Amino acid sequence: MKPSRIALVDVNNCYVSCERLMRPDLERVPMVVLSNNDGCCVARSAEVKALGVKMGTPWFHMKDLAKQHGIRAMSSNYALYGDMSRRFHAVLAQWVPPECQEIYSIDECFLDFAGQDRLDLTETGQAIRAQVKQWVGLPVSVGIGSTKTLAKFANHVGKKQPQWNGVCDLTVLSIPDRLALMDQFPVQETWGVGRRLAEQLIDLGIRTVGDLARCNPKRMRERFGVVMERTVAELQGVSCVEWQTQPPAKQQIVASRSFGGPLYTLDQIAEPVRFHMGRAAEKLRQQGGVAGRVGVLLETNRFRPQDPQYSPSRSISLPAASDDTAVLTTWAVTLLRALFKAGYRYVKAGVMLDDLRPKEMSQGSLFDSLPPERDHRRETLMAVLDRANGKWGRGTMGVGSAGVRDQKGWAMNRGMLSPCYTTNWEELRAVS
DNA sequence: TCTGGGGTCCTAGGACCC
DNA sequence: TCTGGGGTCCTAGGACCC
Repeated sequence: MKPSRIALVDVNNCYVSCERLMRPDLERVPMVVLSNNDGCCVARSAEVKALGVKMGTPWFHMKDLAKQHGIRAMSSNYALYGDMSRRFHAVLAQWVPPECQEIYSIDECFLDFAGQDRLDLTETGQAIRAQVKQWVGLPVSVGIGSTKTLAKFANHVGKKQPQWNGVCDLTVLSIPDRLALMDQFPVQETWGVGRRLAEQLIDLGIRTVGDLARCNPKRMRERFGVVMERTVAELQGVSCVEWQTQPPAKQQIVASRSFGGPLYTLDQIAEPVRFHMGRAAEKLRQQGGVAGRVGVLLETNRFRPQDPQYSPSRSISLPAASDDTAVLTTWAVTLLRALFKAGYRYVKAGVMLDDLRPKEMSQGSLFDSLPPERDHRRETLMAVLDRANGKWGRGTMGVGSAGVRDQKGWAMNRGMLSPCYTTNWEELRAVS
């Protein structure tokens, strides 16, 4: 059997690159894109990375640095990034048959070149870079390896070491050369090795990606479990991570968000909880599912140790699985009442839907008064709700007070939002 | 004053059953 | 005083990812 060749293509500094696409004047300006609520940096331009700013740095921590270096910050504009992502994946779809493309995330895509043995993948990688740049306008890097974990590593190498010019193909290297390259990178660069595992590995003297690749997978399983065994095997070229052409149906839906500012009362918090359940239930209906379990969570500010801390969560199995916003919201508010305690400074609330299953398979409760055929009037109502919110924006229609009143006190801060250039006619880029 | 949000998988431990 | 063993299911928590 021929060894497989898998490419990982990803967009460099994705959100920053998307913003610059519409604002060429920001091309060399050091800039970051902020998380929801303008909280912390989730994307950094090369200039900002060079200043040593880490992923996840709170924006208010780097205000001085920003002033000093003229760092520009933008709120995240997911409508824009989602649209650009769709175009990026569409271009890549031209390079392999559909079953050989795996859309891994908003800015990453695996391509399986199995069966295209005569292709020089370094050349192909360069052609892909040029095409995405020309057709979509985004800069990408390409890594090629015989497993997904190796492709991920190769991609990282292609980005970090300029001599690769954005494309690194590990499959053309000898094993000693490959290990030597791996020895140049800290073990934490391995896909699946985070901060915690890295600490433990370093304690054992496993410091580089190469060190990890030389380990015995079975032995690593005894110490760290099956995930680590697979990671080591993948680094050795033994494929262990499944290929997923179709995104699997979600097993859990979460909708949560920090408030614009702290909230103190049950009534105040009930509003965002209803709103979040509106969003969660909409996602649930989009995947044609019903939820058998509803959960609610609350959080105080863990970064303020001087505050009394209380971050409870609770969930409950429903008597009958449902996709009905009103039903799910009633349960969520019931849970919220059970959870809420006065005297805390709450900064975040969220809802969870679990035990998801396809609607066709759902069974009514034994004690349900409704006949087994579904309640079509409720379904029509939910469809109207989804259409209205899809057309006029989230929060147009909701259950109870969700989205009806203005979102005073809990709406997100997005003070530096760019226009929705590509998804809203009102906000098209003007060229003068 | 201001620190994201949405996911997955695995494991350990308790409840429960025979 | 001495109090089984094994399987399954569920849940919470920890680790990771983008």
